[in-house]
Parts: sequence; structure tokens; C-alpha cells
Amino acid sequence: MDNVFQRVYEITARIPYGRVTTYGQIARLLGNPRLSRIVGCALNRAPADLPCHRVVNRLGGLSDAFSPLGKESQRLLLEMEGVPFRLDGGVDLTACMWYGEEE
DNA sequence: AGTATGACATAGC
DNA sequence: AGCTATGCCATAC
Repeated sequence: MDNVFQRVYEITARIPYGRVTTYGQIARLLGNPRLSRIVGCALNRAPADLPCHRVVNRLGGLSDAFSPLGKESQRLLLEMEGVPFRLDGGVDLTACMWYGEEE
């Protein structure tokens, strides 16, 4: 499918282990920086096998409606992958921000 | 076919 | 410095 959703899934699936990215960044990779909301909507309907826990907002904070598990689970998942967290509970984007294809 | 909504982002107050 | 309001594009109803 050429749907934007599918595109989002592809990009999200390409996020390296122990790395995170933002909705805006993904949207930028899609070609339209304004698609940030679409990215969120896509992840909302994303399949369970999608590592959506590696996607955070530009503040590095997790979404309020990440999944039924809650953002706390997401935080644990990221910590488990070696992603450093800040004191405010946000991800240290300065160290783990994924800027696109760098595999 | 039109309206409403959204896991964001940016600007203004 | 923190909160409110608006923009923006695609999907769902």
C-alpha cells in the first residue's frame, strides 16, 4: 500500500535498536513535516509487532495514550534497550535521537 | 462528499 | 516560563 500509514510503519520499523525518533522527524522522512499528527494516528492503529515505543514527541516525552499498557511500559522498554532517560522522565534525544536512515 | 478527530508542532499571550 | 490557541494533512464516520 502506498498509504501514509504503511510508510510510517516502514520507517518506524527501521528505527535502530536503542534509538528513538520523533513524530515530526518521521513526518519529515515522509516528505511532509506537517504529517506529524498523521504519524501519531498511524501509530495509534499500528500493529502490535511495530516498535512504536521508539517513537516519542519532540519533547522526548511519551504519549499519554501510548497503548493499553501505558507510557510507563514504554519507558521500561526504552530503558531496557539502553535508552538514557532524563530526570523529567523524558528520553535524552540529544543522545538517542534517530535522524533517519543511518543503519 | 462533508464534517470531525488526532500518540504533534509552532507561535503567541 | 508555562499555558492557550491555531495550523496542517490524512483517516474515519
